[in-house]
Amino acid sequence: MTRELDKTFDPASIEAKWYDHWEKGNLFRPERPDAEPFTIVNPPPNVTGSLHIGHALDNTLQDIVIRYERMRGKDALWVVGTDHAGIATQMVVERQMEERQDKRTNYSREEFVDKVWEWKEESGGTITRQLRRLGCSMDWSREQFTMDEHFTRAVLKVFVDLFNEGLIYRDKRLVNWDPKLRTAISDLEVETQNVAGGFWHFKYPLADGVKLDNGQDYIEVATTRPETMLADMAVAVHPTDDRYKSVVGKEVVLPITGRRVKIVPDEHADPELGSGAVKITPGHDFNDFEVGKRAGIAASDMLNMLDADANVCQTSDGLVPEEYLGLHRFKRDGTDGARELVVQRLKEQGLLIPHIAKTKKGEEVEHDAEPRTIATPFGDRGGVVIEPWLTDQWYVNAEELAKAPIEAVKNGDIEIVPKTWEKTFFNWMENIQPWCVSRQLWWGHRIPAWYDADGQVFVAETEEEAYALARHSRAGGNPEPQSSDPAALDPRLRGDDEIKLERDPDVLDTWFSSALWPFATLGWPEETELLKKHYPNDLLVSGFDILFFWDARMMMQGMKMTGQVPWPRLYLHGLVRAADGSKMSKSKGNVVDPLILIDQYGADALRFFMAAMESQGRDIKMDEKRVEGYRNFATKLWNATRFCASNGIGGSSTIAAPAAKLAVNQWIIGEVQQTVETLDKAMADLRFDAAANTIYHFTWDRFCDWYLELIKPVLQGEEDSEAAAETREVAGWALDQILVMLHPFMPFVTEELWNAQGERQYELILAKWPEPKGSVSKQATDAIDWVIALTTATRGARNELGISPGEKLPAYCPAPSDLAKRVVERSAAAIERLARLTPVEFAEAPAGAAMQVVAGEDVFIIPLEGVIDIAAEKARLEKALAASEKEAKSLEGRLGNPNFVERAKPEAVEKAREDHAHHTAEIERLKAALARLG
RNA sequence: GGGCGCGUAGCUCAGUGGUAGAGCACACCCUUCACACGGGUGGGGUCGCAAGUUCAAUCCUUGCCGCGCCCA
Repeated sequence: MTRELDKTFDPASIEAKWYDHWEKGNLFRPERPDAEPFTIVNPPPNVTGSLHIGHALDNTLQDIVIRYERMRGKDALWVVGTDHAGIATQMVVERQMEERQDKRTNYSREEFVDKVWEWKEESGGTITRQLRRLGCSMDWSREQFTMDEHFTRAVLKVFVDLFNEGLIYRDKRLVNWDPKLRTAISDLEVETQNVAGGFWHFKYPLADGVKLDNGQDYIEVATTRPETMLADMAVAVHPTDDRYKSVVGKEVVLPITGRRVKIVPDEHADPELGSGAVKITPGHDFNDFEVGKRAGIAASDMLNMLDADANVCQTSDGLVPEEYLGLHRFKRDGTDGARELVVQRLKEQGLLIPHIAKTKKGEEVEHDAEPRTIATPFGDRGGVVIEPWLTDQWYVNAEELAKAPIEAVKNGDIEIVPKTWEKTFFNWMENIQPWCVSRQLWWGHRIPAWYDADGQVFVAETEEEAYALARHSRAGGNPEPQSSDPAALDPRLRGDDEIKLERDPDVLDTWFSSALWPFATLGWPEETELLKKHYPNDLLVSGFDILFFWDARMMMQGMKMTGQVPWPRLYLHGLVRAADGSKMSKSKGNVVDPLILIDQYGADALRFFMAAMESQGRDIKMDEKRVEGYRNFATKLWNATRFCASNGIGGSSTIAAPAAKLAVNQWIIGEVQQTVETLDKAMADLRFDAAANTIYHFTWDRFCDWYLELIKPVLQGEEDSEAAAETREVAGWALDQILVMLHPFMPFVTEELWNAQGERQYELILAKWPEPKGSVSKQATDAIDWVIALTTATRGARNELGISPGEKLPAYCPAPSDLAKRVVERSAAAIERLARLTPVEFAEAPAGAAMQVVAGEDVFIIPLEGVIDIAAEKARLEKALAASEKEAKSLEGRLGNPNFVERAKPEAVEKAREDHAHHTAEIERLKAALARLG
């Protein structure tokens, strides 16, 4: 039986109820062992995080797809879980400690990690609870965490395997060092920002009395980072630069340190820039590192003048004066650093070349530095300037791993939607740099590498295996023992001895582990049934901002470890922006909280907004009015259902359309068919906006505005009539189709209404996707289209003439078409109710003032003697006449152009002819109406 | 500097080689027995600018202007 519904839909009162019901009933992943699998893995949010508007978009889109596929009968699996988010989580916990005047280093590593786990257990569920409020139908029974035991095992295996293949290696080179977080980060985690800075010009005295050709006894160099001169190891000039040719190979004596360094030729020096000579600090600049290597300086010999906090430390040659030691690299918190002291000392020694600027008045003013905008690297987490720093780190040979994904995208094994991103993808993948994967953190997957006293490294999944490798190495003298399988090692070499191994203290980049998400969550490296069935996944949905961080790395790791693409399709969506188009950020205070929107408008409305706004390749601007509009839409549907319920229209019992004789019922069946078709097409193309708009317009404009109005006379006629019974059945079925088609977008309200409409065999979440197979005659659809045309025309005419919309008027149709005759005979009640015309006579109208409306080719005269404003009706007809004449003339012009008739597509010509005929007839009708008015 | 995208009604956005649509906003009418979070009707756009291709361009090509993002 149907259930009584309130007049206004209150989302809050039903959302929690249905979510619980679905989850407890295991309806997110019903047993469907024989069904075709469909799999999506959710981008694992940070375990520390809370739901923001971007998550709302990303997860809404995935939920729409997964609910759609589930309703289409597939074994739909949506993998969910959270990411340990190394840096972010450690930062959160450390910040909490700071608030209690505590710090990480007051604890042992184990103690600290335990505390992070405690915190994770305590508040790690925030975001997953919030995803439930959005209505996301993930498989919570298999919720994952990137530091789960089985996941960790997968991470270690990948590391060891890649190491054994030589695709992971340890190297001493410059890394992007975050001095605030005291860890290396990858190049992707560096954000370049333009910062106002300076360009200082120094004199570096030439050694041994050497002079330039112009007699100068110094070389001028310029720098944006004066402090690094404490670790300068060369001065470079362009090999073809005539000014310096004579001094190449000679030396300069560096001020302050007194270090003697060579003048080297290198194309890195740009003769056009400044003096053409550049100071070279290989230990603190990426370009200089390369110049240094070319000049024959080994990485191990490069001078380092900064510690992990970016404070000055003594260089290996011991030449940095005492007064610099311990200073920060530059001014911080109002305290001068090494940069300021270097400039001051050089100035005192007359070695600073001042910058001369002119004021507006033309006066010359001296400055220490030339003002400049400098592209400066910042750490995306810590927010401080990144220091290129020389350390030993672990690297992944990304270039090698990128090959297969590049090929996969090129040959179509992976489709990127929208396609425009492919170019960006290739550009990055084809220029990919070694990926630094070690992080100097405590929270994360500890690198499975052990060192013996000599620093030799043994990489294995367990400490025991590492020891075995070490013993084998010692016994066999094999310099690369780790390339052999530990299990195959000589068992005699196992056992106690004097080897002592130390494990690498570092952890892996979080993205290294999340790259395994599509398969490690399914049990890999075990050959589980789940893995066999659900890998490769079917689709990945992510924001374009993590295309490189995550998506590309899933491709690399997935293809390397499993030999298969992780998914054949990658859908990239944009950002959700603030209403003014700016990026949402906490610091700007323009963040919109999705949970507040859900409180205000309901999760269904927010979800529908996300879908309707998601056109490919564009960011979404927040528009709260629109969310409100979709809340109204939900209420509209609610009330339509209320109407149905109160008219004895309940849930349907068939997937196929019921048999229908009445034109209006056939018509709505036809409309459902078209809607399903359009919707399926949109979903296949991942056009979420088109899909949402299709179901929106069908529901509101077709079903509510026309169908329900058209059937009212039938329902209010004889209750037991065959026509009424058929109509109730078809209406119930059509409403069910709406609920099904809308469910992926608005799961809560549709589920509520589905159940309110009667006892059901299954919940809507598991309902079958529509497959209407009814037969619809053209006669029926023509008839309804004709009624709609007549109604619309009559309403418009009334409105313009100021005639009360409700007033019923008689109408005359002197020369009715067959269609008109049929419809007027059969649907007089509908015409009376909607067009408010009654009676309709097939006869000449009596003489006198009248208004004229047209439906199709049929002309209706509506006498209005005494009521009508003749001038107004004349004006209305004349306006229409002018419009038709203009159209007809333009079409005539086209049809009169032989080029058009001969060269245009035949359909276009035919269409033009039809339109022309239509307008010509319309002109005749309007002229006749005007004549009648006199 | 390289790459990508955007510029369509007041606002937010779809769209197509044949002469433009939605939601909101606006105006007018309607307290009609599902719904005022409603119903009806309507006004409003030289589709950034210029040239080209075409019988035909908002849609294709080129250039320019403006805005945004990514990379160096």
